[in-house]
Amino acid sequence: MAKDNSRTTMGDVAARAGVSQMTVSRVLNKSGKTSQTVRDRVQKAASELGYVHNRLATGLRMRFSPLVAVVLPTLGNRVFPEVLNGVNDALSEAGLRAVFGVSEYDDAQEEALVRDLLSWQPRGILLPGLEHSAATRAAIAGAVSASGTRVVEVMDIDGDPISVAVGVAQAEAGREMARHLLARGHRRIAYLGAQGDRDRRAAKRLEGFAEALRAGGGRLIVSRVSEGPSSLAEGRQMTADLLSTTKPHAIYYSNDDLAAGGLMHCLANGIDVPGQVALAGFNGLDIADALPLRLTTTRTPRYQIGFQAGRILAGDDAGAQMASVSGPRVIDLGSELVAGDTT
Amino acid sequence: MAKDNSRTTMGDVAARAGVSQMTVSRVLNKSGKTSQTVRDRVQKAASELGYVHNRLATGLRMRFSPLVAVVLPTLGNRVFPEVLNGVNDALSEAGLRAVFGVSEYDDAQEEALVRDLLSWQPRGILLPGLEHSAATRAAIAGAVSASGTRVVEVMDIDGDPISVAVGVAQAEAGREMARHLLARGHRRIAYLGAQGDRDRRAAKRLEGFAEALRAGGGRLIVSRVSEGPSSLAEGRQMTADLLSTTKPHAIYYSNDDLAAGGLMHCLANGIDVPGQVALAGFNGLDIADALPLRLTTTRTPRYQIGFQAGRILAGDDAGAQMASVSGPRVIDLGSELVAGDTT
DNA sequence: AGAGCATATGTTTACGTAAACATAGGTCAA
DNA sequence: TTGACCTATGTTTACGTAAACATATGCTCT
Repeated sequence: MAKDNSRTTMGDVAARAGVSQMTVSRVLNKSGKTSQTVRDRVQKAASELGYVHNRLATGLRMRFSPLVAVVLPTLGNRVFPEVLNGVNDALSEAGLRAVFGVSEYDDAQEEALVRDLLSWQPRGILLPGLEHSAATRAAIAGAVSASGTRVVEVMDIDGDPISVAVGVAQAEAGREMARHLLARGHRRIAYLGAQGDRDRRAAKRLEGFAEALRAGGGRLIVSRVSEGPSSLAEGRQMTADLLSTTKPHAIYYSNDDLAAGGLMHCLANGIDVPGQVALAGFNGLDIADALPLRLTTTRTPRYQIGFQAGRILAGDDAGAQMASVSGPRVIDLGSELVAGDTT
Repeated sequence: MAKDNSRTTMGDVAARAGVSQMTVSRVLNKSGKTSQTVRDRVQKAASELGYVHNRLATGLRMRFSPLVAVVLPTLGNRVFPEVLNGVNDALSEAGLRAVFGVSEYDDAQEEALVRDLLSWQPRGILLPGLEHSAATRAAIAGAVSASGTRVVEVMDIDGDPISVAVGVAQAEAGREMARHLLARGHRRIAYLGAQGDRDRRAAKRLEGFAEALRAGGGRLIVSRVSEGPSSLAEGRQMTADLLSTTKPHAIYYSNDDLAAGGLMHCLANGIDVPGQVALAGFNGLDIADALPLRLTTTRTPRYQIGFQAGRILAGDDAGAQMASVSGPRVIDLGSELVAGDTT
């Protein structure tokens, strides 16, 4: 069992093994030269005492902790747990850990969060999107110049990254979907989104979408964005409201949750899809494929975005080297329009 | 901007403000007495230098870090991000942060993960479920006796917690669903699950379910559990396979993802639900409510479980006091059977 | 056999912070 | 006027680790 009260240190292990603390450090970190005899004795003493490495001390002694800061806009959307999963897998491979926080799509909260996370002296920080307040940028710039903190921005590549951006082209995804809907003969189109004007990536998609729509002779007849988070229920409700007053040829949703909710409304109310109204989402969640009608959507490599970002943050990625040498860098992981049964 | 190269410390701030490092500490932590003059000078110097508090040093100096370890079985299931969200909110209120890891429903991985997370000297650790390997228990016991680490196990309350368990009664939820299906006249019932035999909570539900089913004159005619993670697609596939050879009156799924997938199969293939086959899930995900037919399921308070666990781990919860005084303690947050349109 | 050197281990120190203890200067009562 | 007592600040130290430097032991080569 463990010691009476205070935690077991390398010193305790050293005493029991009859060596110096430094030798214990060498054995446990497999650094430097140690003899087999000493190694065995130290290992034995360590396990007998239930020694637990203290990473706080290591992190303090070394120039940075094996922590990476991860800022997420929300956990309420399937997308970000998937990104987080990718990040976590990449970090785990490198023996690092994530400390994360949620900004709720709010710049002020993001700012406070970034400051807080930086106090853990993370080796790197991951941020959603390319838009951040001046104060956030300043805080990050400070960490970068003081400790060489790595910075990766994920999801969006439409803009200037602080250092490296990993994601997909948002406006182009919107344009692509507009062209698809036009090709299917839809002209009068409605847009439904969520998170107010705080979801900048959705805004960029809409911008590209509207532009290509006009260019192709279509028209965005309505655009409604709810304030709250997106969900199936919200999508269903918004769709019901919309269709009660308007008859668009198609509805473009800011994501698959909303779109799937819209499809549910149509299925439950005998509205023919895509005959009476076509539906298109974004993200390519697995729900899009499992619905009675396969949802037309844009598939994004969320896990891969997280994983790649994690690799760069961990520093064992060639891309990271290049980034530091050649300045801001963009990694486009590509999205793919999946034409389903709903358009 | 920040200093040339090494990070700014309290000493640097102190030098610029013309006071001692300790005074800076007192001002920034609002501890001890300081004069308004000095406070202002220190604040000014700190912000001019872009000083960032070093929590690694604080954590080392104090007896534990403001970190809490969180073990999740997976991020691939809606349920756990929701729990994590609750934990994170509770911890944020208390100025704490979560370091998390994913065990993939695997005891050996959980063990390694727990060891790793404990090296951050967390104030507390959160674990999924009540079943853990002997080595995991030993590692935790060591941390508890050495540093008074708090331990909270979540989701399940059917068993003996290490210290505090926050969750719902799994077996009883299974029994309740069996009674519901029997009351609706279903007798020959199939069970479909995922994650092999590693999801212990699902196993407990099935046990209670089977028991109450027998007691009420029903019969569990098939029980199939896939090895991989649960998903809509998997549920759809498993349901298709099952119905191609068997005609149960009802299918009980280990969770709503699978159940929703099953419902999709039925909707897409014109199978009358619940006429030809009834479907029931577990968790009460929002998808259950948004489908064309509302899915019968058992609603669980996932965010609340996380939040409550977070409060206890943060230590600002009366329940935590009681727990330490009166030994193991169980907090039942209650589940609720929601009869939908599918049974 | 002695110089030279590799190998294994020990000693000192610093990382940044905050508790514990120390002290200068002022206030106030008798 | 003196000393007892605050109040605001400074000094020392320890938290647990690992880099840098120091040393002892034995081995190789001529």
